[in-house]
Amino acid sequence: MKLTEARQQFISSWGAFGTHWGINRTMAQIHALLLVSPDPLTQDDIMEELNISRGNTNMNIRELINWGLVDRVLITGERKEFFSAEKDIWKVVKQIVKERKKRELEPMLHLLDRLEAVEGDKKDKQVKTFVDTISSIKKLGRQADKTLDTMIKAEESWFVGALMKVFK
Amino acid sequence: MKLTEARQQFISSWGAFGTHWGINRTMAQIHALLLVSPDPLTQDDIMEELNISRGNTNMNIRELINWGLVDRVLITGERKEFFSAEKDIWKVVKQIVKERKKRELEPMLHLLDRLEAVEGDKKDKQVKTFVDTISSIKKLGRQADKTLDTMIKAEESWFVGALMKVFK
DNA sequence: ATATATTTTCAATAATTTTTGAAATTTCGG
DNA sequence: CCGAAATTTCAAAAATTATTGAAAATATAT
Repeated sequence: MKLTEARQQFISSWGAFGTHWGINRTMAQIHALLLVSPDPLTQDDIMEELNISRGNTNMNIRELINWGLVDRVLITGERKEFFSAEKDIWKVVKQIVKERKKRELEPMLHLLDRLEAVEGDKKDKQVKTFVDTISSIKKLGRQADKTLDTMIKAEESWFVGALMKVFK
Repeated sequence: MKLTEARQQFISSWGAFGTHWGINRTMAQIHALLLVSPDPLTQDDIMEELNISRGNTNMNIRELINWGLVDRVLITGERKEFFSAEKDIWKVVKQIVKERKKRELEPMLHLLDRLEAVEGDKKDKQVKTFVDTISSIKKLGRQADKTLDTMIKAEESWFVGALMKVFK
């Protein structure tokens, strides 16, 4: 397979992959493109390569910057802004985990705290099932939260090293 | 907070939560409803409670069954089918991980295998960056795959037990 | 076997999300 | 400060995804 074709396949699959994880196609594609680009790119480079409009490109680059996955890069002598993606995939994963934890897991845990305090007789089957469900989700959620904190602080070896030894 | 309100909030938040993870709102809501229902429900119960059409209800129940999160339950003396959700949240999480691994992670790893074999001179900066990116994603992906296998086999204590001791 | 209840399908419609592109704003060299 | 280049915004349009509802298929009781 030729490089051009391989790059295209990667970008397009990364985009499709993203849509299964609540990330929009274009954002994932821009990320993929920057991942396989040795040097920083401008907005125009990205527009041209992915065939998308200026507005779309701009919005999604900004979103990637918000997620901490892409950086603005200043190149001396150039007026335009350049963008580059973090290439260390373990850092990328940690950054995504960190953001999703903050944006989704933590708010969900706060909601569950409030819901667990529902009024009503625990002998009522409806109430009991509700409270039990909420508590068990909360319990697992808190465990996940702690585990992810550990992961965020860990080295890449977390995945392959100590953990495996514990179980096998 | 009253039970009715708390249930509604849970169902609606679970639905919103789902949309951030590539799961459609209704499917997540049906799942939430079944999680907090002490007894199995019929399609009609679900339609009424969530105010959704018969077709929509049917499709999403079937999808939940495909994911292994909901079971058909036969109740003697009843003509209609009843549905109930697995209440053990750890089992639910493991089931979701198992399915997503199969549906998404594994196909992605196969794609990366093919892409890594791109033609071209490794001294070319473009080729080098591409191959390096693909290999490092693949490496991490394989580690994740193994770790998730371990998790799928593990008891709930996996999260809170041995793992924590390794790092703290 | 027939009638009736129940489930499933799927084309049409609705809702939501994404994308465009042109106008407004900002940046920066001279 | 001026003017051109670059960036950002956002209402309208397009694309995608979800939902409806009625018809078809299936299952069950009598």
